[in-house]
Amino acid sequence: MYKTKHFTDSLFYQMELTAKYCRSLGVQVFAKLNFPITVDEYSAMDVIMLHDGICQRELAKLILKDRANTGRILNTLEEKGYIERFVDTKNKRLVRKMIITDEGKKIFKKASDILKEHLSSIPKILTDEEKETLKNTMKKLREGLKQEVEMKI
Amino acid sequence: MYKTKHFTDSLFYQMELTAKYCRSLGVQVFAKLNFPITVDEYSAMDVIMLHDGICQRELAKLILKDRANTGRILNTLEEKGYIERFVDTKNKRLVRKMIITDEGKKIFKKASDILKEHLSSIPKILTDEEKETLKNTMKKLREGLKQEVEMKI
DNA sequence: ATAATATTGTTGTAAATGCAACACATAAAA
DNA sequence: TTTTATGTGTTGCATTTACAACAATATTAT
Repeated sequence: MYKTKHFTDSLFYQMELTAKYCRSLGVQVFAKLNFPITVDEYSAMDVIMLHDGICQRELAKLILKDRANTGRILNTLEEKGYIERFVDTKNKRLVRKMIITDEGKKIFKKASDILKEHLSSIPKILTDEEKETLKNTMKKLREGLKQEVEMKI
Repeated sequence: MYKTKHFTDSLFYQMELTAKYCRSLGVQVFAKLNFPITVDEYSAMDVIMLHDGICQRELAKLILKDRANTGRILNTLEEKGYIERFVDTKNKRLVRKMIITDEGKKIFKKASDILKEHLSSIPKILTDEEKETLKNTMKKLREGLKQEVEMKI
């Protein structure tokens, strides 16, 4: 039929397949362990803690979700009492910033511990070296793709 | 704050970020070039051509979308006249199989040519060796994760 | 000063996705 | 034979997501 390389052999397509396994694993582990937060909420909290005084749009750019989506995730985190939002200024512009509440820190810590314990029970698939190489190459790919892809965030 | 490694540094999370760039690139290229099909429809056609006489559920397992989703993608491809579906048996069970129509092959070929030309204009981000290593490591990871993740397809 | 532009966040809406429930047919077990 | 389990596909629904439009404010240009 087609002598040329198939699209499904491409790096981009295989990246999508692999990411689906990773995402499914995350969702299933969070559900199985009865976490009070979703993977996305956990990731958002992780990024917020890593970047003190971050505003919503900066957070959106880091988690690669659009502003609407990011705002909604923060709404649920706020409703659950795990973050508090307040208005501040960045470059003389009004922005909404957020902090993790004590309750949020408690939940996050607990989730992290359970997660670590559970993940350690999963047999090692890649060597440390393979993992490092993989992460570095993906980072390089992301840096390059930033020039080509408009992310609209 | 947290001395331990952050979740956002993890392989799984970074895979998700990277896949988002890849997916956005694909969607944007398909839209920009005014293709009559989406990335998902194109991928599905590619897989169908690679696996002659494949049934819907087998296709679903390969593209990692659930049966409902896969059926809907095939509905739109059928409406557009790019595939034809027929009932057959597999292990004495009724299944729906599909073939690409002549019109479908024409569109696919045209899309492939335009795609190839367009992608060649994107500067090379990774070396061939990096790409091969990346694909191989991701494949190894997927094989390992298959044991851990229930995909419900 | 007024108008045009840009940044940040929210709301609305359509599309994509995942999952459970269902229908239907076959295989296996009682 | 009747019952139970399994495999395949569809429908319905709730969630997630992307994208456009909007509001509010600040910056820049005219």
